Amino acid sequence: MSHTVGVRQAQKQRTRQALLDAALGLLEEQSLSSLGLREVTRTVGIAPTAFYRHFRDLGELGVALVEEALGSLHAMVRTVLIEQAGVEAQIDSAVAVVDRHVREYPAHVRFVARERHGGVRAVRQAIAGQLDRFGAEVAEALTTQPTAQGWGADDLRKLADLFVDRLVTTAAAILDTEDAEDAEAERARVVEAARWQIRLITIGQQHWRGEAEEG
Amino acid sequence: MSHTVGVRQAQKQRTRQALLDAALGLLEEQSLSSLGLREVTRTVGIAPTAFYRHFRDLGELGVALVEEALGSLHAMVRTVLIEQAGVEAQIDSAVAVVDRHVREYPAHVRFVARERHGGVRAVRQAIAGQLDRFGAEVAEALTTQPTAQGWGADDLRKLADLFVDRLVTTAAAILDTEDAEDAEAERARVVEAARWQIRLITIGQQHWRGEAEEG
DNA sequence: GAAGTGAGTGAACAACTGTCCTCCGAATCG
DNA sequence: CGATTCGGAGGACAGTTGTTCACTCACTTC
Repeated sequence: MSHTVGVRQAQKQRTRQALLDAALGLLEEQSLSSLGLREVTRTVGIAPTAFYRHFRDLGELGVALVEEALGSLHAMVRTVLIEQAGVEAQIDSAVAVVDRHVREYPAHVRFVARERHGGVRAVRQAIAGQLDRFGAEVAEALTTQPTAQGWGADDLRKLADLFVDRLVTTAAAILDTEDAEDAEAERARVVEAARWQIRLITIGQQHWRGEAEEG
Repeated sequence: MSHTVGVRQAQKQRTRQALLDAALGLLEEQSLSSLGLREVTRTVGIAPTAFYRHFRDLGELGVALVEEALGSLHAMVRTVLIEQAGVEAQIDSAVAVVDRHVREYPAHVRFVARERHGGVRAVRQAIAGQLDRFGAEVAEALTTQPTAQGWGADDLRKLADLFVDRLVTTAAAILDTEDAEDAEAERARVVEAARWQIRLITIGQQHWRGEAEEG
């Protein structure tokens, strides 16, 4: 057991990761359906044919990128919603998580925003699946909230989707601020607007039952 | 004045429109940055070089498509918000407008959703500009509402952006239902969810001041 | 009715694409 | 230690791409 069981397999995963990184970099200024296989292998520094040892085509690479971009976020979102006590604290830290994630992995976020409705079906479906999971997880987290007692599962899911959509849109909006004149100020404005909007949604949530009973 | 002042100019605009239509069709299954100039001219049936008589490049064509897809919508949104009396009626008809527009011009909607965060900067900016206009128009329409009296312009704009984002997301979600098993049922579900969510936002709006004064 | 304009043509260009095939050589296995 | 697996190299293939240039010829203008 002294040898790290697989010098070969380790090297394979290293070039696989290099392919993913190179693709992600190139995708900052174009979309997946226009990305070339040779373009990717060229920046990695390997022969074009070597690509096929790792992915069937660029769509498969795209799906792997989706997993890399969104897969690790599930645990984070879950802990945020559970650990924080109080609605206000939850909103702040949820928005903060999004803000931080965009700052740390801007290329991943840009990729997801771009390919969510992009030209490659398999990638679209992968992203849709991940966002669907987010919706379900948030909905489940909401069931433990005191403000959501007595709510039906359907309504909780719609509310959760509203939150998730708001956060995704916020992430994309934060990215767009990079083009602005005073980027950091614009970014702060977007983040503050997101907090305000989510707060308003929670207020709607708190008064929902009363309104429903009146109608 | 018997001759329609410009047989030549009329023909030019006809092929220009043919280029836009052909591009829109091809863009149903790919994104703009992967669309080929020759691909477009081939489906129109003209020589590749004739393209340059109408657009400098495909980016310029994309910007024209944005105008075609979103430009006509401003008047419609405005009349919906003014003519309808009562919040509930406004929500219903706003969602109905979106639903109808997606049904009538699915390719245009798909194009906007795809290129909103797509790989061509000029097109992204054109879409962002149009959505910004929508936000401003909805905000202005809200100022005449009784429920918005006493609200600051900033808050009204954030609220308006929340509505606009919700409608844009809904349009994209409706498009995605085309892949579902029972497309029409899924579509109805998405539309109903949108109505529910917007209703919840308006409830938040109605109780906002009370909450703000408490804090 | 002659001169001029300009949308569309067609050939040619170098550069690029994805995929096939054969081969190499180092890590793995028995 | 010999046999085998397999990540990667390299050549070759037929297609495609955007852009150039000189051109035609129906329409417009004077």
